[in-house]
Amino acid sequence: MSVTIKDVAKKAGVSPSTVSRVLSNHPRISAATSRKVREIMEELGYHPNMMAKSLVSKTTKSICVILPKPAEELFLNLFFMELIRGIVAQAARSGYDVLISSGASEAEEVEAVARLVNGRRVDGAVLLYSRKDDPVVEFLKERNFPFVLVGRSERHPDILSVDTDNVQAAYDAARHLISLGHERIGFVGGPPNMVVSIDRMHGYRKALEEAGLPLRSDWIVEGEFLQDSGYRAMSLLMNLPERPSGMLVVDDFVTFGVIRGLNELGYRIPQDLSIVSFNNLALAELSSPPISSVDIGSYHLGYTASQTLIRAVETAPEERMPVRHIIPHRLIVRESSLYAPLNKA
Amino acid sequence: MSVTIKDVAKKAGVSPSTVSRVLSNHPRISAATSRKVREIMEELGYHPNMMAKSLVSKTTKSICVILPKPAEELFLNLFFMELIRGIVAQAARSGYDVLISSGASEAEEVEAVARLVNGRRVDGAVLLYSRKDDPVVEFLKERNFPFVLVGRSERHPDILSVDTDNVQAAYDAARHLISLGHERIGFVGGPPNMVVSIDRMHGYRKALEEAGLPLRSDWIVEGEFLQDSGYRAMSLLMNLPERPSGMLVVDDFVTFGVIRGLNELGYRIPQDLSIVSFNNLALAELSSPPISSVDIGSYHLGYTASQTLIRAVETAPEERMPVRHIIPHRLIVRESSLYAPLNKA
DNA sequence: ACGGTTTGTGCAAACGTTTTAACAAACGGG
DNA sequence: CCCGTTTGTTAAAACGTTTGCACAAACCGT
Repeated sequence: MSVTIKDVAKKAGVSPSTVSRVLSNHPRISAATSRKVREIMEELGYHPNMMAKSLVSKTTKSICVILPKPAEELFLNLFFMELIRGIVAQAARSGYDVLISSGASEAEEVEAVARLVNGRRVDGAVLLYSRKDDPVVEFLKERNFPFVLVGRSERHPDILSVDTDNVQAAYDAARHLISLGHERIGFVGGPPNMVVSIDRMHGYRKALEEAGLPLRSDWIVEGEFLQDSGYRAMSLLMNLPERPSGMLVVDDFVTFGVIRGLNELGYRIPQDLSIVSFNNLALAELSSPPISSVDIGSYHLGYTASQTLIRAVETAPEERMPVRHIIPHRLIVRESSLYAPLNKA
Repeated sequence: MSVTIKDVAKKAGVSPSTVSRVLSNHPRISAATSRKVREIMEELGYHPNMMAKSLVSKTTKSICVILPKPAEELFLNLFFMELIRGIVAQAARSGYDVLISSGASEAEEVEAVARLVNGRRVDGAVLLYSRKDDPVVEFLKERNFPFVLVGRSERHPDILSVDTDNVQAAYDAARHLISLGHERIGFVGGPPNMVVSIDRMHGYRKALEEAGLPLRSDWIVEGEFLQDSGYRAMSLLMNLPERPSGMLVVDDFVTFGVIRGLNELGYRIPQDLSIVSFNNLALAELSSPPISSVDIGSYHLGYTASQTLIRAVETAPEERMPVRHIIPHRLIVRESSLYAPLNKA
């Protein structure tokens, strides 16, 4: 059917082993044979069969990225796409292919990963964000299969991971509002079982406590990484007798909901409410008004994750060291955040 | 190292062949042996090695999706993510894995595909959109490797493809503006070498000609699938002595640029300019004002592409028939399009 | 009771590589 | 000129499956 190493060997008058060695640049191959064999390979249009290769080398030169269960909802897409672009770009550069895996339910998710891992279809995995006790983390860790987590695991600190310092990011965002004179600052958070939500909440609290500002529980709303979440949060918040003058919102998509809600209620941004958001998706810049947002370098995050993973895959298991990479973030100030109005309280 | 079919066979006191047959539900295996073998598999934690399987079956149970060269630019992400979600979901359902491939340059792109195809790493490919004479299409077609194109190939109509009827979609969008009374309608298009741009342009022309409206070349701007493209288009258009009252814009992202441009110039939407856009990304709804946009069912597009491809992969080459699936679109009217102002010209 | 069919299982080859061990030839130093 | 290296090549086993062929046992109709 298709041309194999044997065909090449026969035509070149050498053994298959020799051809294989030519392919892998074995030092003890004479220049003459090498040239000859390469010529024949070209002529016959030979291409190595990866499956055969994998079988003997026990290595697939591919990694998988595992999307969290409801990829349809969380972080809505744009964010993941950036991340994946980074992963794919880096992997390609190291000669790795990238497989995408996701499941409809949490059970399916583990099952899908199990298929890939047990079937030795991939050499490593990139796990995108995780819940508090993520079953996929448990699964991979137990099998000690190489993987890197984009995000942070509360239960397992001794893990390869690439993350944003979300506590600091939220702290910085809050400081920004504080430095603009805001004293009544609220927070629209994400799902309370996701580590990223938890961390951002901490940063928010820390900044407010440190500045001696009131932490009012009715100004803190938890929700999803969905537009609607922001919309609903506004209905609640803006009907309170005492309203915040500034707001941290856990994600740009959610912020869109916030803005929509405010518009409907007749409030203006940033005059009535200053907003700082996270992730700095393309949306943030395109919004009207453009949203101040903490850029967490999604592409970079993905790129580093891929790099870290592949490095791990290629070192002997006993020499692998758990590393935690922190990708720097930076606040991009746009029009959604402005000085606090003078009349306090 | 890890448990193989032989280990299971030995422990169960049968031959490897028998175990293999149990695995594939061969009809001539006694219920007793089957039960026994399965028990042992469970006990030993056996999982088939996909590489070995692939080697003999010459089938990998995976497909790849090929992103167009500058995925960073074209259609900006959201659109592709939806498509990919559809592809992955359907593939998973059929037991296939999905590999993502993309290259930095056009050459790299072909090379990346060649690696996957020649290395027999995937059984088929989904190609996302294509340029007028796409080298990847040529490559795959020549090798007659199973693939489906999301989009349309001008040069090769006899190909598996899944597409929107973009001519009709643009026609519908234009008709919408016309029915609102607009008589001066412009068009912000995409790259002129992409089939999708070409088709939408045709639909636009067709509707205007049919209605006897003027087709003014200074109201037609070609560009990229980028926000900036829309922004620049506005600078040009709105400074003309005669301005359109309605506008078709090839993509929601581009529309964001249009809106930004208009805002800066002090024009209002839809009062000064009605806009209808394409793709109906999450952005369209979130924009202010919300954008009227033609929904082309990206997820559905991906889902169908995957399904079509896998069906093709699983039928004998001689029985494969070129099919062209058209996914229905529909115009979602929002606030960006309104009745034309009464004072004409 | 006998031949023919059906049912259940095993043997061994095949898939396309890599790699270890062995070996022949060429080389080089005394 | 002989012996120990170095250099270039090969034969064969291994990786973990599937599958065609062969074969024994059980079954069935006459």
